[in-house]
Amino acid sequence: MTSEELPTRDRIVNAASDLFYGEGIRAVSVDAVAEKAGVTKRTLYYHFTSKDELIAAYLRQREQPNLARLRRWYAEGEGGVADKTRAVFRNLARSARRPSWKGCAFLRTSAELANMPGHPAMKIGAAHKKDFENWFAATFEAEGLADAALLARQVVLLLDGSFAVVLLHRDPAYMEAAGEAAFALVSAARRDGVGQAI
Amino acid sequence: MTSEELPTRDRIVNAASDLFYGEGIRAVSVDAVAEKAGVTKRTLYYHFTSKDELIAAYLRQREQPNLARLRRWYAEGEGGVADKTRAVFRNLARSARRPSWKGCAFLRTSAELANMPGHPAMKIGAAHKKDFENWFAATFEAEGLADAALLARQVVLLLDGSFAVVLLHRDPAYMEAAGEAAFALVSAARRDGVGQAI
DNA sequence: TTGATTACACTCACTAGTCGGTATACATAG
DNA sequence: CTATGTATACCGACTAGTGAGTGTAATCAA
Repeated sequence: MTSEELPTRDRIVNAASDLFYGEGIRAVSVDAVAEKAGVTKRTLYYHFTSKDELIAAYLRQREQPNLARLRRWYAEGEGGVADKTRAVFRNLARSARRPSWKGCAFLRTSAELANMPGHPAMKIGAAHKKDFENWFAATFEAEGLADAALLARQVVLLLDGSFAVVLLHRDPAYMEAAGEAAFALVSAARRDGVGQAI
Repeated sequence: MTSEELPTRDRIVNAASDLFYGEGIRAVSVDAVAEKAGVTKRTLYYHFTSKDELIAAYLRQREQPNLARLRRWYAEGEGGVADKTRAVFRNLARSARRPSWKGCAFLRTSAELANMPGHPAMKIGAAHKKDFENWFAATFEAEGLADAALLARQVVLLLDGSFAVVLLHRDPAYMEAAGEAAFALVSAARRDGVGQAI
């Protein structure tokens, strides 16, 4: 097997990740995760004390790759801040075209667990979105944009709006529209910002 | 009882609405809905052939009130198009402060049913969001704004982004930020629009 | 010997959906 | 004005299966 050399715990988290993201958290049983991981349920419960803990591990595993991808998409964008910001949305649209795309794991989990505000998964999700926002804020700040913090929030709102809307309509064109909005907002801040033209 | 005079079917849908919205669709059993409605499960299955049909009825019931509220909030807003658009977000922020607020029923349902793209509830949700978008597009069009259709999409993206983000952070301030973004976008379109100043 | 794993039987609560039957109302036929 | 038919609305009890999580004894590798 290709992943036989991975630690058992990681194999379990990978299996959980595939299933939770693909089917939804409540739709997937612990038995199904154990089977997909090629492990008995007893072993799963050796590594995780509950399904809730497994859910938390699933989200934690996605934090860093998600952030890294954001940074890469931004860095690879051609042009100024506004163009680079728009590039993030365009890359997102491209990735949303894959049939296996099912929106944002954090947002979907928070929608499923909306009745448990104190759930560990909610805290992880909130912290992750804050990381996104903070990263944009720092980036905009470094570029000398006016109202960097507010602007970061608005970009994140457009990002998460894209996730939600495209999940419903299955039409990544909404991400392009969000990208144009982000472009316009960042461009406007650039005009008002420190020592910029017009 | 206060709602004893309501038809049984309506009482069931009301109970389903409370529970599905409050707890999530998969988290709520048909038994729980029947009990809350003060009806046996057999009676529930007399009126609805499946849980899926009940879910669809739950969403359909929310369509018209949701749209009416949007129109009212917009109409009650003071000032021009941009101000009125921003007023929608401000009203949304106010309503999101209620503890029972759990985001957008349509978005949360679509997140739970992301693995069933053909589910009736998904179609209802998509159609409802389209109605929102179309209403904004027609309104912006009537005001002679440039790119009314694109602008409507962007406002809807900000709206749905607000739902998603505030559900996670429990901080309605994000809706104010989204409102400012919408205000800026609409104002810019106004500047570029038919015969507007500057 | 100790930490990791398996096999598997088990609990107990819950789940969507069904079977057969009942109460009422309002017909129409004798 | 009965008697029978028919349709709507409703219910208690049930099935067959799934849910998370546990108990226990045995195995395997370092």
